[in-house]
Amino acid sequence: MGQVTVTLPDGSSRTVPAGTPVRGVAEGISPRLAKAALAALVDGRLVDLVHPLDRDAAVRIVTDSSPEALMLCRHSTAHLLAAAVTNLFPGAQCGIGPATDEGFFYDFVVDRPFVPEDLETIEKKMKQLAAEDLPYERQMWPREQAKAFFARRGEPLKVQLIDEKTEGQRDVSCYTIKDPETFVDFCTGPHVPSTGTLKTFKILSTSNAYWKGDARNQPMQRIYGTAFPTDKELKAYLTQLEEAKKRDHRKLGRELRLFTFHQWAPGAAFWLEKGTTLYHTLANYMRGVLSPAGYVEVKTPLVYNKALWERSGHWKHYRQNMFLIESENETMSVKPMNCPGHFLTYASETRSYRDLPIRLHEQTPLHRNEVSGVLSGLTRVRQFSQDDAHCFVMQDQIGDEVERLIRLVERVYDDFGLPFSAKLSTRPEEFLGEVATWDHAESQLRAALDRAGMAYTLNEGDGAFYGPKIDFDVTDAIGRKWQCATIQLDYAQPENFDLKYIGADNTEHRPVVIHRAIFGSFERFIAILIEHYAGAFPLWLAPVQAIVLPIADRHAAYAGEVRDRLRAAGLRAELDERQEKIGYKIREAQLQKVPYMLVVGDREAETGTISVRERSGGDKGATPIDAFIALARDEVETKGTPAAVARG
RNA sequence: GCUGGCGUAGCUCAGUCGGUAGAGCAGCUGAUUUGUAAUCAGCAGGUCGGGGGUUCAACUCCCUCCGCCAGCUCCA
Repeated sequence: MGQVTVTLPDGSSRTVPAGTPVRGVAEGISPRLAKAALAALVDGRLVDLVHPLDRDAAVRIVTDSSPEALMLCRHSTAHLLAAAVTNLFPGAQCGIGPATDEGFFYDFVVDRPFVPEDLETIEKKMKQLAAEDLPYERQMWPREQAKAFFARRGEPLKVQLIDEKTEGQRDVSCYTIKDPETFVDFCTGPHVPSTGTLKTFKILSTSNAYWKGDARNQPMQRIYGTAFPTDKELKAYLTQLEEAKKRDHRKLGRELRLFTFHQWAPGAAFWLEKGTTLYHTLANYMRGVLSPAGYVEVKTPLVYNKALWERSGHWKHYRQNMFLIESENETMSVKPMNCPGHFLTYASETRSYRDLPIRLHEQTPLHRNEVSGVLSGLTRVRQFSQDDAHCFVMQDQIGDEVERLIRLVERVYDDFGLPFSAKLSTRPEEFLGEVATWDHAESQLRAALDRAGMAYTLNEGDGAFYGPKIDFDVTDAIGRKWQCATIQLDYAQPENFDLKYIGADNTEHRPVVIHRAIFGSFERFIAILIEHYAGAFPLWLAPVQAIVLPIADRHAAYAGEVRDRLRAAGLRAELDERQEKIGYKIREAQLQKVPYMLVVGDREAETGTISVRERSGGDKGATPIDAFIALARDEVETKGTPAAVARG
């Protein structure tokens, strides 16, 4: 046996006998590292600690603090879950059990669905197996022998997986926990060395799934859980789940009286007074952003003859999501999108190259007949409005227009204190048009991103079939990502609708359409904002910006005067003149998350002041009314500091 | 659409073995005139999601439809 040289991350190297397991390298460095070691990266490939080093390689030991630890421990915990389930439910068949972004799951075929008590029992069993510190061991089994073993075990799904995934291989990789009797799974690994390192996991929920995610296949029961390398991370995650629950826009929407739903209008919100105020504030904000950017607002019909949808292709590709209306032997549809209406608008007169870009903005409602099972609060609805616009440009204007758009997106998200990231999606396998056109368009998008100084990730092949696109994800106050803005190039629809402009050469040319939205939909964006701010909207968005709270009846006249002056100054002010103690009124205003509570009593009435109480800062003392108005207007104007407000 | 869970007053929730429903908050009325997160008392409020069935009797058991929640799936 010869020697092999391993190179460590610090650049140093050492020599070990060929065939030494990577654990040996860790032991050679320090006993502490050997103890903390979970797996290793050998030439960039994640392997078990028992992996033998048979040639020179770069080696990095993976521990708790390595980025690879997360997926490693989740996957190993999924095995632990399966071990517990097969142990507790004899006859349970195992499906697949991958690690996910949030944790892990494992699918099982069982006689009856799991109930919450089952999950407790299962988690207890997992803790027990972890406490026993049983070794994970990789075994290479001859393929036929492995299939026979799983068949005997009553695991036909595993047999099927081996068949599909290891065709032509002699041996297949299986992992045992302790021994094949305790638990064995067909799996390429790697895994942590033993169950003892898996202490920080939590079983979360159960749900239905299908074998291979196909509803025609066998129904299975899925168990979700999560796991982290350290307890601190697990606790932080569970706290975040709690926090998300507290911020749930459905709960806050009711408590803050923003909107409601009724079973007779599934998937469509009833916007209450306060919600409507918020909605209009956003709509007008967007108008204020788009108008100076060269957009014009239009209103196009909500209902169109089927012929339009046949022309646009929606009839063929989107019909099952459209609400249909029969009228005088004609089939009509409520619009699910604005695009076709904008194309007809564009084509309503002859356009000159001098007019381009033409930017049509519209906020009218859209309806999409989403299947009932996917509806959810304001984030997945059947009726909504987009901050939609279509930019009609010449080929060589694409880069400029997209750059302007990127800057617009940036400006809008900054106003809400929402960090964001961009991704560029390029030509998919099936696409319309010429490769050269696509390449040209993609390079213009890249150049625009670069000119705007916008970092982005690349989603190769993820573009729409009619053109490449840039999508933007915002990250809310508790770290969740939401896709909102989109910029999509479209070469197909201008053809379908025979859109033209007259060029400088006095001949007809085809414009390019850019579909774009920044909020996405108002409904969804409001849901995101509610959760982002936890209902405590910054002043410029708050449905009620200030509430005047008189101490006693005798202050009612002065309090009314204060409210009227605030309203005259353009502030959304209310008056609480109920016969209640001041503490009661304050409590209510706090719960309604009103930014400013203005207490007025004898002292204030005499001096023409108000006592300002901030939602998050408490009593600020007596202030002249005009001074407060100036302050509040300034805060509205500058949009406050959303980050600070979100903490309040 | 599929699987599972859920649906009781405006809201949050009790309601045992089948004997036609309760609380707190909100609301209304009255008293109280209040100084920075809940004053007191009284009153009213329900086809127990809709429909059908079993039963002497159904919030309770069965069927069915609707809605909501979680997940799957879908997402031009």
